[in-house]
Amino acid sequence: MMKILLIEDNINIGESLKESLEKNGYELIVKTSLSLARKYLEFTKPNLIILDISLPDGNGFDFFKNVIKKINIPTIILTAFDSEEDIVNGLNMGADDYLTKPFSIKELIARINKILKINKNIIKVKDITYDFDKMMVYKNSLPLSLTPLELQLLNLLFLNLNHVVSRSMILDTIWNLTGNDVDDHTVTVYFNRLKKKLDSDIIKTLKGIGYRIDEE
Amino acid sequence: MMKILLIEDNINIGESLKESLEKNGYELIVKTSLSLARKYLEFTKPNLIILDISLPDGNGFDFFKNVIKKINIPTIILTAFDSEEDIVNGLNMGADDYLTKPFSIKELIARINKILKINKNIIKVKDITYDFDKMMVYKNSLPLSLTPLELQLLNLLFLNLNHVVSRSMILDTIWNLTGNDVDDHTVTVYFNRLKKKLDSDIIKTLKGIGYRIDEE
DNA sequence: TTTTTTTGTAACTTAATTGTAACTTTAGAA
DNA sequence: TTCTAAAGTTACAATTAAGTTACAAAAAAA
Repeated sequence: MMKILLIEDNINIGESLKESLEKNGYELIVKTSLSLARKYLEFTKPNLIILDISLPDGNGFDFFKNVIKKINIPTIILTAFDSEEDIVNGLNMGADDYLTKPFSIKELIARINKILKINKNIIKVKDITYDFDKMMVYKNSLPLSLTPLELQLLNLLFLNLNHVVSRSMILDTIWNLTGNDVDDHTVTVYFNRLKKKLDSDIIKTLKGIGYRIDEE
Repeated sequence: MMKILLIEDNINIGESLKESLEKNGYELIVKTSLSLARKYLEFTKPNLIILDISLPDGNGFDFFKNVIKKINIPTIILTAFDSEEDIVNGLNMGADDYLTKPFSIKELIARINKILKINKNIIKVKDITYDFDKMMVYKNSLPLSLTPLELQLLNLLFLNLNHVVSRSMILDTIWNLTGNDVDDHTVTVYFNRLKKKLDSDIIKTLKGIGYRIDEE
């Protein structure tokens, strides 16, 4: 069962949400302060967090930045802070959604459903499909057999979709080598093996800079 | 460059959005009716659609279900229909977000960014677009091919937007050379190659001082 | 063990990038 | 206006980065 953690000091909201969410198949845990929430998060990982901003022992924005971001749990900010600045700030911080009070429970549930369904663990670029969970690569739906290192390389590129990955970054993360005093020719050879196996031009070389895969 | 299609018959909204979105590195195409939008979508695939609901030739919800869902393009519904039922309906249909009018442009952009997973690392000056993530330069949305050094130079200029970059600064950061005892003529040659490739007057020469790119 | 696969290195090829030199133009000072 | 230093332009040879191929060492599988 999907667990949702509500961090909110207004007990009424907790009460009414609990019932509605449970009807929709969710389990709701309510914590009325940041310290209680922090304690809870030490030994449990909910699937989603609904976070109020003004709480008795601190500010929700800070909590989001310092605690939630690090454990990487989808979060909806739910607050009376309805200024444009707060909303934009919350969204740009990385919150998955931002709802202002008073709010519609049905809308909240619709937005929760949307976030929890967006578990986009499969990426398709041209004829290549990459499955993050399974660490599998398909070309036109047929599985490709890559060596462990090739897979790691490809994974790194897909994790950095639309971003250039430099050779030094690659050497650092895949080979745990630093600096440029290492034979980075190995990288070249690997990329060419990978490119040959994929037989697709999704990997772009940026001479002197690195490699990149672009979303379509 | 990311293309956003706005389907909206109120021309004022289109006008004001166009400017703000372009500042954020997006290209906005406006269609004032569903039939025009359908025609456009026949041969172009935008990265995102912003959809109004009440349109001269039909209902946006239907259009979303029958047309957009099939071609699978992220969509934000932007409408005056602010009833709980409409919002929930829109979200449950599969819209990626639902904003009600009147709306904040900044919030809309934050929500667009979130959907397109972009952290605004794109700068546009005149017809030149610079993408920090991809390390790519576009002229009128078409990619330009620059050499590594040319790219580094341009990067330096964009990092110092509105500020002069002196030749000694350039020699120092790009060539790792200090002082002025080096042949700084190389810099001149590079800037001219760069200027020629950009074929745009965004790079300003300040004789005896350096070079500069200005924001518009 | 043997066999197969994976990995790292080396040597070579190719194409693009880079630095320099020689010459021309321009902007601003006198 | 002329003069001069700075910047623009062009061309070319040297250099370099990436692509390619081949192969032996190391690791994993049979």
